[in-house]
Amino acid sequence: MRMTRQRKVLLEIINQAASPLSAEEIMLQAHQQDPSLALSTVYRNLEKMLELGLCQQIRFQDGLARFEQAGLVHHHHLVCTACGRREAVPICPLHQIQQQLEAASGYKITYHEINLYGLCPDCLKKQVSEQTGHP
Amino acid sequence: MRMTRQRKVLLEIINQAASPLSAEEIMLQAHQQDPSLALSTVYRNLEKMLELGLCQQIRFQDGLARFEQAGLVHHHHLVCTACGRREAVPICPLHQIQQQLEAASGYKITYHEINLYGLCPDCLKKQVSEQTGHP
DNA sequence: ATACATGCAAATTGTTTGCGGGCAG
DNA sequence: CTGCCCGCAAACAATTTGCATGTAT
Repeated sequence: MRMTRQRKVLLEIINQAASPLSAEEIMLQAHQQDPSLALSTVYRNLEKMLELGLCQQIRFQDGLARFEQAGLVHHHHLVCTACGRREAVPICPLHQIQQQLEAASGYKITYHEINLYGLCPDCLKKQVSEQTGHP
Repeated sequence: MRMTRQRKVLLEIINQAASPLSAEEIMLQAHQQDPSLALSTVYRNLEKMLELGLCQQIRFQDGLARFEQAGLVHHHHLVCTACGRREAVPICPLHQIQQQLEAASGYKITYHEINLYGLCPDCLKKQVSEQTGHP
């Protein structure tokens, strides 16, 4: 892969990110370093980076494509349904039962994703204080 | 919810379906009974049915919104990456560890989804025979 | 009768593509 | 130099919305 200015910026953003980013979020961050970078460049490079295994694509319930660094420890995602905060969960309960699943279904399973949705600690606190009236 | 002709058709399609259907797939099926039914009607009613808890929305890696009957036994999905076949898996390894996850993350988890991807028995067979040359 | 649903067409949103010029190797 | 890459604009695809009309209650 040819190392263009734009690609360096994109790779850095993805590798620094604490959670998966959408194409638009990536472009906005990139604009701080290179305001002329086009959204189509973001998409084209994300596609290439997916092919090369440099990043991974995820979709939560909103259907937006989000991208994160590849090569991290196997993990899943926790999404706050109130504020949208997303974070990684390093726990996976599937490995232990994957063989059972394959045996039961006849499939050869190559990949899986687990998304958990709920309220993050902050939004949970807010919700409680709204109900009680004690902030 | 007012029981219109179109809604009866839509509900029946969703309740009969063996796997989650996209809006377009639902419309195509519906056209066999009511060729004038509009795609926007499908979307508007799916939205309403989601609010009322009459159906659930799912997204696999292609990002398309798919819909399935609500009120089924808790389950997850297995998707063949070759032919697109989708089926339900009645096994869930999360219930046992959900409390651990909540304790570790501080989230209140309200919902989760697990999608498994791989080759279905048929496509697995085809792939093997292609390699060996023995059909 | 009235409020809510529908069909149609147009608008939005996220993503992809075609093209002429630009830059990394 | 040369082929891949970029920015821009236009094309697409999925979904949403506005509006005039139709229909379940």
